[in-house]
Amino acid sequence: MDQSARQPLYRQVKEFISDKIDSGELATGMRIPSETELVTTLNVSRMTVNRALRELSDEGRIRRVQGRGTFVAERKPQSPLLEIRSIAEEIRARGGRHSCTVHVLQEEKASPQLAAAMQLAPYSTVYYSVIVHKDNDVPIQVGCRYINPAVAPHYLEQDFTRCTASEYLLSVAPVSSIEHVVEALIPDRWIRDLLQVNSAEPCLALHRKTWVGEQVATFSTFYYPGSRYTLGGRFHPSSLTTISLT
Amino acid sequence: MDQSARQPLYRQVKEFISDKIDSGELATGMRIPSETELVTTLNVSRMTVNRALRELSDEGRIRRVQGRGTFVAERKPQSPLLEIRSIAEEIRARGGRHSCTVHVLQEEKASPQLAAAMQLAPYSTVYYSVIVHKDNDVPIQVGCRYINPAVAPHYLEQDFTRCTASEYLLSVAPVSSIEHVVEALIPDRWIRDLLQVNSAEPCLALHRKTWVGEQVATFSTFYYPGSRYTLGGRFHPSSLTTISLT
DNA sequence: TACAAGAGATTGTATATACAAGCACGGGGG
DNA sequence: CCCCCGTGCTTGTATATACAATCTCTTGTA
Repeated sequence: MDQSARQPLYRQVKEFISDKIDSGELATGMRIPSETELVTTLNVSRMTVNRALRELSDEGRIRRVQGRGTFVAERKPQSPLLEIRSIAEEIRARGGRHSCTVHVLQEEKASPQLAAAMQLAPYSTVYYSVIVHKDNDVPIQVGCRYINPAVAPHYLEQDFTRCTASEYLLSVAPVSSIEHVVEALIPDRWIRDLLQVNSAEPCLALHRKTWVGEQVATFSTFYYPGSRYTLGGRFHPSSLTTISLT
Repeated sequence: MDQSARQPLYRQVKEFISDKIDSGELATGMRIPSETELVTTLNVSRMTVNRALRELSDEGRIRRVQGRGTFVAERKPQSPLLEIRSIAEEIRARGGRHSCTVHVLQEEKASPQLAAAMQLAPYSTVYYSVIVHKDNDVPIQVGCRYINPAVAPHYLEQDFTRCTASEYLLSVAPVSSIEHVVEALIPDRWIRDLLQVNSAEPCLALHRKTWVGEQVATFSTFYYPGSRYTLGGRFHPSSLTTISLT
């Protein structure tokens, strides 16, 4: 590595690894040389290699496992299109009077489609709950959540009157990865009734899937009344490094 | 700082600063004690403080200026709900045959609403273009973009046959911040014709506003046919530190 | 007054070192 | 055969140190 270059060393190391992944020399799942090996081949200190690998890991290019090594991440570096936080938090931030009600809390057999999405055997048992959020008595969000019993065996026994379902899930198991998909649609009749929208009013549906390790922990869909709610936010320059414009 | 705690030291330092910002003790724009000061008060090494501050900076909570100091970031730590990359990139990643056509490229007077959104005087001159993306001849996205002439005075003279409008804008001015809002709606007739959807089919509309400094540079809306396209992606654990579940 | 040079403070990067924590594997004892 | 434990490798964290780069402010000089 060239100490006198314009680029900092840790960045050069990042590019060195990144290029090898892009070129296919390091294929998906393959093991990347250990930090100590990189230290000798690249002739930089371990802390520099460590920082480079840590940032690549943060960016999702590689996966690091303490005690085993560093590997090229399974998924190709696909663009994360959406990053979504708690809708309840957002509402509170806007100063609304927020309430939330649990309408269903039960056990169910997973349909083949749902089972496939959750990587379970068809007709496996899953937990199911429907939660409605309101802002000043105006429905804002209807959430339908399926939970893998293996991850949260005592989910149904919890008291969610204070709407701490997600905090509970977080406390039970650390989420390792998450998927968000947004679509526009006309929801089913009973969802429309809960949202108080008519059948001509398009709604946003946000599907969220969470993983704990390699296991799908939850599969949820959140519906938003198109006439009353949108999803969005403004970003800081630091976030922009990963954004390219269309 | 408690060396024997469950949390790593750099995380404790992050929380220490973060809490002070949340509580208001460190108000927006205020100067945060320098690294060396924090070293003595918290009794940790400078590298630890450095890592904590660097990560807080990456997360947009603080702003660091070499030679001057560290300051609480201007915008409050509002949740970025959405992070969206190039749709064209996404299509290419899926291996589709991608084409894009510019349908309109002209100068226009901004309506009062648009002018307000772009922080311009009513009926100011803006540049306007409509771009349609297709995947194997199936319309995927219709983009309507308004450009502030002060930012890109030669926008209309560019050759966008290869669909490098966004690259051009990026080359002209560095985007300092960006806003994304997603909603579900039934688009106008001419948009529906371009997207080849009927009037009963809900579509996704993604509104994007970009800033260059304190100036609004572009205001765009992208439409997606609900029946053929969704927005989404899967995330890595590192992103999850800023995500709370609903 | 205007401008240049320099000192001091602050953040950015790089290194060497050390220990902790987690995983894999093999050897020994039951 | 199975289980426990130790050994070695790997990543995670923490420290002390050093120098570079950048900004501010003061001081000196024309």
